Amino acid sequence: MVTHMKKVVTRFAPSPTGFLHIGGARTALFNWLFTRHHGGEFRIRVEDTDRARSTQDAVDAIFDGLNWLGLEADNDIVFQYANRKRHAEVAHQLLTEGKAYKCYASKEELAEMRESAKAEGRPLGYDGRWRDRDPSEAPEGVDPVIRFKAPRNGEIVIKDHVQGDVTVQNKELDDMILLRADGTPTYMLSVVVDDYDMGVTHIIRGDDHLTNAARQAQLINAIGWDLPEYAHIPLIHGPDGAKLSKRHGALGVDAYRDMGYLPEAIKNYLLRLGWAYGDEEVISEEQAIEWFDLDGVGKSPSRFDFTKLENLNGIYMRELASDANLAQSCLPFLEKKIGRNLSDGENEKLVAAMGELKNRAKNLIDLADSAAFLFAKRPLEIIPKAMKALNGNAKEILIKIYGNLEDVSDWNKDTLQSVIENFVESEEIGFGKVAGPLRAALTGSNVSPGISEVLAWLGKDESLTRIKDQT
RNA sequence: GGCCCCUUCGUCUAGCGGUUAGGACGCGGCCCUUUCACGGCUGAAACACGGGUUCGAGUCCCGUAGGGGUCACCA
Repeated sequence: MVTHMKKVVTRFAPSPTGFLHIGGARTALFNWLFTRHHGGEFRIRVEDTDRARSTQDAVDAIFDGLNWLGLEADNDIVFQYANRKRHAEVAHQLLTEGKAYKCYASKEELAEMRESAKAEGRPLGYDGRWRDRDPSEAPEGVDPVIRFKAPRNGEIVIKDHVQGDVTVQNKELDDMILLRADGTPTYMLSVVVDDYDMGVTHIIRGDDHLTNAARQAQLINAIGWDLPEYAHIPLIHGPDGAKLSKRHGALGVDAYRDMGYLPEAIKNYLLRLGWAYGDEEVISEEQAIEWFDLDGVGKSPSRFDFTKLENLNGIYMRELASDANLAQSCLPFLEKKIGRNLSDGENEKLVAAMGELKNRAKNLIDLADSAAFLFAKRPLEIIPKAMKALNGNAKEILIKIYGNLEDVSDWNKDTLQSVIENFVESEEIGFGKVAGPLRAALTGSNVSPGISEVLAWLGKDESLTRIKDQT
């Protein structure tokens, strides 16, 4: 939909009042993908004009999340508060041009206006009582705010790349505050000025900003600048259809990292939430960049589905990550679980086991759990479900197979497999009769990869002692 | 409450006037099998409702219902 030759510039503009939540991450991703697709520039602007609510911790958390997802800015980060003088200049310019005015309405008056507007079924908001009043009527000792003299008649049309043409009657919008009584700029002003100064061509943001777009467009028209392109993407809802809250998915991306999800999987999941390219589900970054555009974005809000994210994460783990990388990603979780660091040799063992282990895990925590037996201390703790396998004549079987295993000199998966198969045959029992007890003795669990793999990874000495522990 | 937006399987979605309404997750069954997974095959499952327009509507228009967003000296 880009018809001009101007280089595409987008921005992600979080306010540092909390962590980077999943909706913000998706907005950032869409902006990033859009610029990559069009060979443009992705910028980040921290909207920190609210000094009381902005924190350095939040700034750190947001960048931490963005970096983890691989969504870095192409240019300097802009901190909005630093531009406050410039914003105020624009407001004062508007004031001298008669496009803005000083307003002395008190908090009480404002509250009254809202109440009576509500009672009369009119849009809530400021009634413009200082719009044309003579400055000589100003009350003593009251610092005024500067309000924008918004058009009262006609309408404003936002040509949105996602929502289509959205028409808002000007009379629905009140005269918004540009500068607070203390002279600091508000969001509406700052956004407009910064977007212009940063050369932003495309504003891609959540559709909670849709009505803001109308106000901002009025302002931009009054100043005389060109309107940017808009794309307001639908919000992400929780599983119950209500706004995403902390109860379901509105966690910081760091929480997803802690839950053992891969950033690639999260990006893929987020991409497909509200955007589609035919029947494609698993989409690499290269493909995403090639395919992504605004016309693929849906207009309706979508619900966050952990199960699907989990499935996608599983696919990324077993099909798209190398065993070495996977082992590395898994390492912090594993070391936390076993309470110590792995040696180089153990690390090699972990990498070797990845190929089998990853088929059984949907996240890094599961993966670490399933690998823990490799590095567990003897005697193993046997989980209740595995105890069953040690009942009956299991001990006798373990003693017998111990003897056969003891004689194996070439300790590898294939020979071990045939040793067990021969044993099963000569004893005239099912494979499970020996695999079950062995699994319990070797892993402490009733679930594991194939028993010959387990034996091979553990090595001869460790395997034999673990078996002995149970006889 | 005013205004704006949305509505295809439970969920994410494909569809852009003519389809047996497709895919994915999840769910059921079967196969594979030493457990659990993975994998393969297969099944159930949707056009919110009501009017139009049209030879023909999931696709276009208008209502209704439901859902969401927004109305700060927050962003």
